[in-house]
Amino acid sequence: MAVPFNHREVENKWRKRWEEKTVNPKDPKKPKYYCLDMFPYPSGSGLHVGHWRGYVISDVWSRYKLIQGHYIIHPMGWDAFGLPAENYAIKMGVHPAKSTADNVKHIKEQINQIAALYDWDMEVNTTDPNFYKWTQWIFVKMFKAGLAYEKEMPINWCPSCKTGLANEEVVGGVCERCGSPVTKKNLKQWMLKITAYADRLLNDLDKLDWPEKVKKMQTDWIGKSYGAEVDFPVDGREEKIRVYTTRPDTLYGATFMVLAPEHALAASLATPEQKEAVDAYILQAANKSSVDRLQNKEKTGVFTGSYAVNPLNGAKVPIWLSDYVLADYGTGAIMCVPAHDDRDFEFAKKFDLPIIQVIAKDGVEDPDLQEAYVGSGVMINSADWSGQDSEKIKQEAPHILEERGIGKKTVNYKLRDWVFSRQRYWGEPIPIVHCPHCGAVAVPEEQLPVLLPEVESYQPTGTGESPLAAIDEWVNTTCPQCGGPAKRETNTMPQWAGSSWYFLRYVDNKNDKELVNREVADKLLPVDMYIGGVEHAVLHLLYSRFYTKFLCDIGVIDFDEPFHKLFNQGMITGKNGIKMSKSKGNVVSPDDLVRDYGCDSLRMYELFVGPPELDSEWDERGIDGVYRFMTRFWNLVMDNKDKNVPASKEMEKIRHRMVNDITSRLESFSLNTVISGFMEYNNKMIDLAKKEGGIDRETLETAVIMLSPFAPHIAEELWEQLGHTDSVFHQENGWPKCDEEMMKDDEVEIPVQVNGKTRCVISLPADVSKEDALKAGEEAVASRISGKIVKEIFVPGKIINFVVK
RNA sequence: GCGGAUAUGGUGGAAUUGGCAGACACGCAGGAUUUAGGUUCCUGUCUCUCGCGAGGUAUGGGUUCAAGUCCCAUUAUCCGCACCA
Repeated sequence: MAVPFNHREVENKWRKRWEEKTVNPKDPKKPKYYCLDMFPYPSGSGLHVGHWRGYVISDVWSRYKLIQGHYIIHPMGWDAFGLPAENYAIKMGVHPAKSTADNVKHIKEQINQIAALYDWDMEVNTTDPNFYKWTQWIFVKMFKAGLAYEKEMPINWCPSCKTGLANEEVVGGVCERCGSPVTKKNLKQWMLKITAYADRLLNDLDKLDWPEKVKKMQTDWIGKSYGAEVDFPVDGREEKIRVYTTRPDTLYGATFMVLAPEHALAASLATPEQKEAVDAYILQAANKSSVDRLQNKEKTGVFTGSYAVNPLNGAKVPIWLSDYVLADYGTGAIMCVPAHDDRDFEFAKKFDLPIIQVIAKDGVEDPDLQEAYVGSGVMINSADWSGQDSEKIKQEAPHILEERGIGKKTVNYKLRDWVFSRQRYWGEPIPIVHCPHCGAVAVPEEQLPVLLPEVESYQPTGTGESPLAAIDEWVNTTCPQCGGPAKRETNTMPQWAGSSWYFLRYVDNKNDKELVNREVADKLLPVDMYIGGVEHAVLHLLYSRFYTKFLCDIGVIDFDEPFHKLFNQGMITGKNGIKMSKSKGNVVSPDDLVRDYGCDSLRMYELFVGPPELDSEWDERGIDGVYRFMTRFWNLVMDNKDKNVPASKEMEKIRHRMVNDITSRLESFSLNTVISGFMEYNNKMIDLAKKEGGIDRETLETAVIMLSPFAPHIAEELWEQLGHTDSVFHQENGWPKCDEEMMKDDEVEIPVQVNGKTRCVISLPADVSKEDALKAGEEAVASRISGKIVKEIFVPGKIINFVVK
C-alpha cells in the first residue's frame, strides 16, 4: 500500500525546505516578472478567507511565471498609516505605532499560511521613517515644481473622522471610510495639482491592459468635455459674466442665466428690490450640506433683478441664482437653454421662464414642448444658423464666437486638485516650514525625514487643526531659508500618499541615498501584473498613476505608467452576498480550514468557488470536493509512480489535451475552470489507468507540474516521490507544451440533426469528406425523415443537419 | 435620471467561432465496504411521461438549417456616476 495522503506532514516538510532554500532565487540571467498585490493595511481583525483569494490568485500567477522561466518579484508590505490604523488604535487605547507593529506581526503570520512566494527581504512599511522619508521627498519635489500649493477654500469635511477629505474620498455625499455625511469647511489646505496631468491620465489609459470598467471609471472621473466659453455683458453695467457650455449651438435658445450662489458677482447683481431675497438665498445655500444638495433635487432659485445680454442677438435675459449650478466647475455660471437641457427645462417650468426651441429633429418646431430635446437635428429660430445641421453648428460655433470676440473654444474637466492635508496624527508630517518672512518653505532634502513626533494625545481635535499643533517644541523651529523663528506645518498626509509609490520601493527598499536606484528601477520595474479589489478604481489607482508620471518627469524612473496589467478579483462574501465583517458575525477564518484540509486544498477551493473576477458566496461544504480530488490525485501518482508503464496513444492524447485546456484557461484567468479541469482530467486518467493497468511517467509528471502553482506543497512532494531532487518549480523546459496533432481523434462523434433537432450521434473518421459524412448521416436518420430533404448542412467535426419539408 | 454588468438544475457554476445545454463539484437518493458513525468506492440525479417522446438557459419578439450565445423590447438584481451645463 502506498503512502497515504497526509496534508499536514507534507506541508510542514516543504515549508521547512523552502525556508532553507528559496525556489525563487535572484537570477540576473532570467527575465523579471513583477507580480504585485495591493498591500493591506494591518487592521486588528486579521485575515479571513476573502483576503486569501487575491493573494492566492497572485501567487498562482507568480508560480506559473516562475516555471515559465522568470525571476519573480513578488513582494508584500504594509499600508500602515492613515485612518483605519489610527481609529483602531484609538478604539483599543494603545499608541498607533504599537498597535500597528502588533498587527503587522499577526497578519504576517497569517499571510505566511498561504505559502505564497513573498520575498520578505523586500518588505516595506509606509510608517517606517526610512520609507516615509521618500514620501516626504516626493512632496518636496512636487512643491518645488509648483504642483503642491496651499489654498484656503471650502473643502469636504468628515465630522466623524474629523478631517478634510479629497473629492475621491466622498462617495454619494458621505465619507468613503465611515459613511458619515460630509460637510463643507473652510480650511487652508495643501493641494496637489493632479489636474495638471488630467490629459495624460486620460490619454494614457489606452496603453494599459486594464479592465474596461476601471478605465471607464477613471475616464468619467477625469470627465473631459469640449465646449466654449461665452461672455454675456451685464445690462447697464461694465461687468461681463463668462459661462461655459458644451452646447454653443443652442446659444440662440438661451432665455435666462444662472449663477452659482457662491459666484463672485452673485450678491452685487441683486437690485435693491431683490437684495433681501438674494442675500437670504446665498446664506441658505451656504448652509446646505452636500447630502441635502444631493438628496433634494427640487430646483430652487432666486431672481437677482439684473439682466444679461445675449452677445449673439442682443436679447436681454434675466440673471438668476441657483444651487444647481456648481461654483467650482467651469466658470460657476451657465447660460440656460430650457428647450434643450433637462435641468434648465425644469427650472424654466418652475419659475415660468420663456422657452425657445432652436433645434428640431425634423426641422419643425413643436409648439407644445413637454420635455427638453437634447438630441441633434435642424437649427431653427437661430438667425443665419437656421436650416443648418445642429452637429455642424456645434463644431463651428466656437470658432464663430472667437471671430466675433465674444467667446472661445474651451475644454473642461471634472477632476479637481487633490486635497492633500489631513488633520490627523497618524500620517506623514508634511515637510514644510511656515516662516513669517519667507512664507512656506520646504524642509531641505538632507533634513528628511521630518519625524512624526511622539505625543500624549493623538486623538483628532475636530477643530481643523492637527493634534501635532499642540506640541510646541516640535512646531517651533527655524526657517531653513532665513534662519529666523518659524513654525512647522502640522497637517499630515492622507493614507494614499505612501501607497501612491510603494511599489517602486520594494525593489530597492534599503537604499538610503535614493528613492530607488535608477539602474535597479530600469531593470526590475514597472509592475507587470497588479492584483487587487476594484474599490480603488479612482483612488489609489489614479493617484499612483499621477505619482508615477511625476517621478518619470523628474527623471527618477523612465516609465510613466506603474501597472501594465490589472486584475480585479471579486469579493468573497458570507451567506446571501453579505460582506464579511466582524460586526455582522459572518467572518470565516482560514485557520481551521488550513488545519483540517491543508493550505493546498484551501488555495484550490478559493479559486474553485467561482470566477475570480466575480463576487462569490463562501460555502464551507464545497471544500470537501477539492480535498477528495487531492486525495485521488495523490493516490493516482503514488500507485503508478513505479510502474513504468509506456505511454499509450490514448494516454498521450489525454496528456496533450490536459496541457492545452489547463494552459488556455490559466492564460485567460479562468481559474475556477482550471480547477474543474484538473478534476476532469484526473477522473480520465484514473479511468484509463484502470483500463490499461497503469499510467506513464510523463503524464504523471506533466500533471504534477501543472498542479504545482495551485497546490505547491503536494506537487513538490509528488515531484520528489517521482524521483526528482530539484524543485518542481525549476523546469528546464518551462511550462508543459502540447502538440495539437497529438490531441486529435481518429474518429469523431458527430450529432446528426433533422430540422435542428438531434436524432442520433454517429462516429466518423476525423477527415471524412462532406459526401461521405452526409451519406452516413442520412443512413443513420433515414427512419426519422418523413419528407423531402431540402438542405444538407455539414460542419466538419461539429454537426450534420438535414432540413426536411 | 445616466452609464455598465449580470440572469442557466435543489446549490456553486461549465459551455473556443452560433453546432448534442447542464462539464466539474456541492447536496440529495440508492447500493457496496464497515460492529456502528465517519471515510472510501459504485450507481442515479434539469422538468413532465411507465415508456415512446415532449419541453427547457429571467420575460416577449426577431435573425438563422441551427441561438444560453447574435439583434430589438421588457423585467429583476448588483455596481459606478449623480445637477459637471
